[in-house]
Amino acid sequence: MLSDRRAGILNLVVDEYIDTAVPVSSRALVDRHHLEFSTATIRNELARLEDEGYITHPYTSAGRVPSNVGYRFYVERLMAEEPVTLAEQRMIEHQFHQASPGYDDWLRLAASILSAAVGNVAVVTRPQRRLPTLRHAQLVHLRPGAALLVAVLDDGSVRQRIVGVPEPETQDRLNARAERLNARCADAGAAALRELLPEIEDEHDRTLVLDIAGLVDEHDDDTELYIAGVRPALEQPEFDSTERILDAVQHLEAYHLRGALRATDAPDAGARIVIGDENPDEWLQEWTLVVSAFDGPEGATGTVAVLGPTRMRYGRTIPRVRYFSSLISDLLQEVES
Amino acid sequence: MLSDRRAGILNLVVDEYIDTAVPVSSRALVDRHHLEFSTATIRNELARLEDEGYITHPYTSAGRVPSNVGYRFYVERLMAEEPVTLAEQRMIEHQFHQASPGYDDWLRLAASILSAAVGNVAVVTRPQRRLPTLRHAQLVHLRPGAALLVAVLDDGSVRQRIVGVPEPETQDRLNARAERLNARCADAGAAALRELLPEIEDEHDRTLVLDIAGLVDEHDDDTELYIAGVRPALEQPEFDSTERILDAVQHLEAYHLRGALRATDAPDAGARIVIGDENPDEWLQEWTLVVSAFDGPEGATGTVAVLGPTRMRYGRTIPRVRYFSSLISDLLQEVES
DNA sequence: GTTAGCACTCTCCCGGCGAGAGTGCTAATC
DNA sequence: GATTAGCACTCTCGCCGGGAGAGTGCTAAC
Repeated sequence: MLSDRRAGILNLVVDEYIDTAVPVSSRALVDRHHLEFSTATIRNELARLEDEGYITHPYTSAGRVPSNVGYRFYVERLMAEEPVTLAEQRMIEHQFHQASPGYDDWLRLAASILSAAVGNVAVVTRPQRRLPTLRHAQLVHLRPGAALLVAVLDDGSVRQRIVGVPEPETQDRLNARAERLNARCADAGAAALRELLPEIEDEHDRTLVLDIAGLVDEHDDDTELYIAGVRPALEQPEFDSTERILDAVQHLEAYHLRGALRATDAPDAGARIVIGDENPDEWLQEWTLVVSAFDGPEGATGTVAVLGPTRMRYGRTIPRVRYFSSLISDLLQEVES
Repeated sequence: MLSDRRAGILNLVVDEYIDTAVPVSSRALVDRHHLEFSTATIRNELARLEDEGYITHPYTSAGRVPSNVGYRFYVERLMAEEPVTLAEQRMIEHQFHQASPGYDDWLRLAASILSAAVGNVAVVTRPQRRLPTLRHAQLVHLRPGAALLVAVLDDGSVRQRIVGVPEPETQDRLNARAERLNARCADAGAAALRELLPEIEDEHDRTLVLDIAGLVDEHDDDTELYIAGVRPALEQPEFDSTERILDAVQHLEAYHLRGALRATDAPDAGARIVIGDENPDEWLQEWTLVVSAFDGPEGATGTVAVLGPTRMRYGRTIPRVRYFSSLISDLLQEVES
């Protein structure tokens, strides 16, 4: 069990280490926080904290570094949150209202402002429904024999694919065909669309429905991602060797991040924090992920996340991720009404 | 004037340096290529090549390194091209035909295969017309008062935007409105659309036309980019310090690459090579860009490019960029017909 | 329970030094 | 006149040693 005093010391250790990135010594604690105990006493307590698994030693006689367990405890019990001040909120909102108002631009902007606010990588996903349904399909004539199939899904996303059509279709006939399909397929998910197939006599309609189902599905593992702040994250002292940087660069690509976010289900209010080896992904073992979900139109949900080394300013990052999550929800609400 | 012998030596120096990344010495040249002259003679020639500006010295007694002028001469006169063998072609085409056939997937795949073939960053842009025109607009009901405006352009790209519509519009009425707009606006570019404005009486139609014009325009500076191979490029010995890597990472983002590609007009057949300080962009001073254009549908054009340190395997890279450029043209042709 | 004191450990930085790789020049050779 | 051998000179790079400094852990005293 962690005595109050030891908890307090742990708090100081974590704060200090987050701040300086240097293993923290008993001396530093006593001096910088005017503790009423001697370094020897602190050393004893540090030794016990180490026994209990909250901190470690990089080598025999260096200062202490928080372990993942230590960070976890810190985040749950100790950390002082640094709330988003009103001034900061105003500044952020100002930036949004100055930019061109547009769904995608806003999300991109959100990633960039958030990353600047926390000094780490920020990721925002375009909101989407878990199982989207078709809202509207359209065929656009490209050239004899080929048309562009455009599917608008109920979460507001749009996907397209080039499809073959019977030779002499004109735009008018394509429109008619699309209307026929819409009457049948509107509001259907990918599964429902596939079940529809046997009922359709017209062979071309059948292939088209299959194509539409494909678009509705495909959407799922191709979420758009807005990433910002790779550089500031990689400038932190944990990335001192070129290999570390290269590994990080390689993994901070859309593909990997999508996987990491998918593996975490973000809570709607508040934020989920995944520290180091709590993370399933191999490459994230030394990273912390702070995720929160936000609401898009039509019950679709997106996620905001911050990604950084386990030594991260939790007290600053977490409130800001929460704030952005609700800010984006609000903004998207505005667009709709 | 460059004597034949000196040109030959320059060729060897560049080959050797590209291969080893180590400043090349007179000894290395004589030994590795069984030259019939002594190192002293070679040293004399190297000194003259240096006087003429083709090579330099990192410091007093190190081997020689090609200058930008040297690379330029090498590319234009000396370099032995390493053609894409039939076996290689077959392998590449195989990879394409195995993948799911789709415009975007193919471009993504092309970037990734090309980058693997040349060991540097590969960039492929989605083809677009310089001045695209509207092919078809569609309004999709989202909720009372809001609809999604979807514009299909003549280069096959699709853009959307959420727009306000008069309160009680149903999908049927939206369709009618869209038809009305299509009748008027089809095949018009952004400028033509704006000229149309005064003729339109209905106020909502007018805002919509303005929105459409916005979509047609916006498209221009937001080209989709497929980037691959950042890691292999950054593994090369020129990126030994962390700052160099960070600088490179920062610049190898879509935004900067778009700028770099825009600044270069790629020739339709063949490839343009921009070496080091021939490049207008500050950050590209130590990079070489090999670009080629390819044809998309409807007279749209895209670009394939390879980006790497000036010490790049030109003889290998250039033919491959050319090959991919024509390969992609062919593939996109196939999709259409 | 707290603390002073001390031995011990480990890192980090600096300077020096020698080996090695190359060049540039000069004088001899073909 | 071109080529070459020879040699002095320069600069880098890796290695080693050693000392300063920062911390700890332990013991014994308060």
